[in-house]
Amino acid sequence: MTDTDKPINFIQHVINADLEAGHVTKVVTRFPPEPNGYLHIGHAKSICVNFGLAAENGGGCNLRFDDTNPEKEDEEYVNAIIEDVRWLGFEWQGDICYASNYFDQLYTWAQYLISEGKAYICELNAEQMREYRGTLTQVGKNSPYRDRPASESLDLLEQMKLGAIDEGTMTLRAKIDMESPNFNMRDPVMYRIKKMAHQRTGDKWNIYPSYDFAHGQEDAIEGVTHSVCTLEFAANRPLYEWFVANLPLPSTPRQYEFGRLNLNYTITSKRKLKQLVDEKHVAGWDDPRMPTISGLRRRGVSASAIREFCDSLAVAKTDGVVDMAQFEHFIRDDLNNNARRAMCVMNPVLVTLANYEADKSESFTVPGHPNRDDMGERSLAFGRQIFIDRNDFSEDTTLSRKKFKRLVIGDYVRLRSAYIIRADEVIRDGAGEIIEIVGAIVPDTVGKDAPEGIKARGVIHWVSALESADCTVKIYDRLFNKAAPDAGDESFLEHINPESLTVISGCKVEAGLANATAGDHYQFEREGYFTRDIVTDSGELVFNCTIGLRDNWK
RNA sequence: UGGGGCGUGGCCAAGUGGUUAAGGCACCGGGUUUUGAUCCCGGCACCGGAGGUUCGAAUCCUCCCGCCCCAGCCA
Repeated sequence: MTDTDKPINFIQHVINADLEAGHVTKVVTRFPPEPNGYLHIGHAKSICVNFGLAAENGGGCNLRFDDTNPEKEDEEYVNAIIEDVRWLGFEWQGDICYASNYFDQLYTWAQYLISEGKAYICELNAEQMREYRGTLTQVGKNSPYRDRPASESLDLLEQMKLGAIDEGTMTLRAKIDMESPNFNMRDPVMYRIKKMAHQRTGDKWNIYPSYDFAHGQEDAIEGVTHSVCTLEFAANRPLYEWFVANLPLPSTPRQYEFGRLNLNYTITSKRKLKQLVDEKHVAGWDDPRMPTISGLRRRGVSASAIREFCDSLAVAKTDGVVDMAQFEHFIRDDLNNNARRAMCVMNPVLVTLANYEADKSESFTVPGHPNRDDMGERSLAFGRQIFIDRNDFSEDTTLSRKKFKRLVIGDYVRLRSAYIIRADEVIRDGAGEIIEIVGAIVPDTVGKDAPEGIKARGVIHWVSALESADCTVKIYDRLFNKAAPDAGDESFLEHINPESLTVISGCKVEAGLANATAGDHYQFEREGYFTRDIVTDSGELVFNCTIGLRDNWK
């Protein structure tokens, strides 16, 4: 993959200028998720941008958990996020960072701002604070507690910390400007009381810093030079800069915002994804239909496909909706190059080749991949009885060769990597259902062209009846049947596709895949890309369809 | 409505006064092919609108229109 002529984005332009001017010598970025859910495809873009910017400039990227709100956070999420970032192929600089590691420092800085007359303890409750904040057209008004003595605020803050004050009755606020046209500057809350244990600091704190009071300082402590986030934080930037300017920080980070990734036919809101899990609309965060990293992984999407897709996205300030087809292109492109080929008959019907001796069997050696010698070879068992897909057979002899390139009664078709065969008759059960096709091979056609006068209509896949493994295949369709499930008046739940999962049992896969490893990628020829699902206690052989092959015909 | 941000083909986008207006996805033709896949070739825009500045504008100015974000003690 060469990206030599890939245009450079606006953040790289800024970095280039900073490097040139000597403002920074080493570029440091960070990926700062709150551990309140699993990572999804939207985060993947952010991860690629942040780690990518650091790597391309010889710098480093931190993985930092923004765990400032114990109410929503959980260690399960921390572990899942670490696993996902690693799986995506990224390595962070140094140890994993946590906002909670800086709680003491943050507290000291809060005291500093109070003593500087730039912060105060406010006793307005949530509702009153909203009233005092003003509206889009009206400026806010000062809190009656705004000018209380610093010593009093200092004492009250200490009591809040110790747990002596009731939740919701007091907050620490920055004293900025209640008349600012930017709401974030109207004396924002720096600390709120939450008498709740934190997954990492335990019962030590009864107050927790807000995002705004924590983020820039976290960046500064870690020496982050370019704090890259998504567009919705643009309005927080002035506040970010205010804290950076008014606190004695060890470095001066700068914030830049780019457009987050939106994909059609899916949602990328942790809250809603969590709802899908909690309300059991899907089997879990790693359900193969989920746009989560873990879901995509279980679905069979490779990390490199996700990376290539993210790299194809622009880092810009427009907020568009990327077509799912673009993601699918990169999924297929990667799998086409890297997935071993195999054959799986999903809707099997028995074919008996009457002119093939009953006791005879052969083994054909075929490439693991059509143009990748490094993928070696595999062997296919062949015998008198094989399975082909019911959809690859028709009794309608009027079907044109162009329209139906498969097996038709009385006509020839090529078995992929094997003989050309002919269908002669069908055997039905009591209900009239075809249970067997009787035909014949055309001798000496393995690896050779058809003899004069015989023309195969096409090539179909097959599997030996004697030597094949039974398996179950799960086919997935989009989780939502509306391009923008989030838009409109109805809930996104109204647009869940009731047919997003199809389970097909009784499939026959070539014997070599009986012990496939979960996570290995295969192309089932003429069908699509598949991966073995997480192996359960029953050990059942289940393949998840990652994505079908393209088909433009008909 | 106050503030911030954005508008280039169906979608994502390069472009920073002089280009035949990159590229990818999608789509439409055609070729190769023991996967109706892959691969290969070809096709596919006057830049939200209206004025203006200029020899020359997607790029500069003015006005207008549209979309997104901000009124959590969420991040």
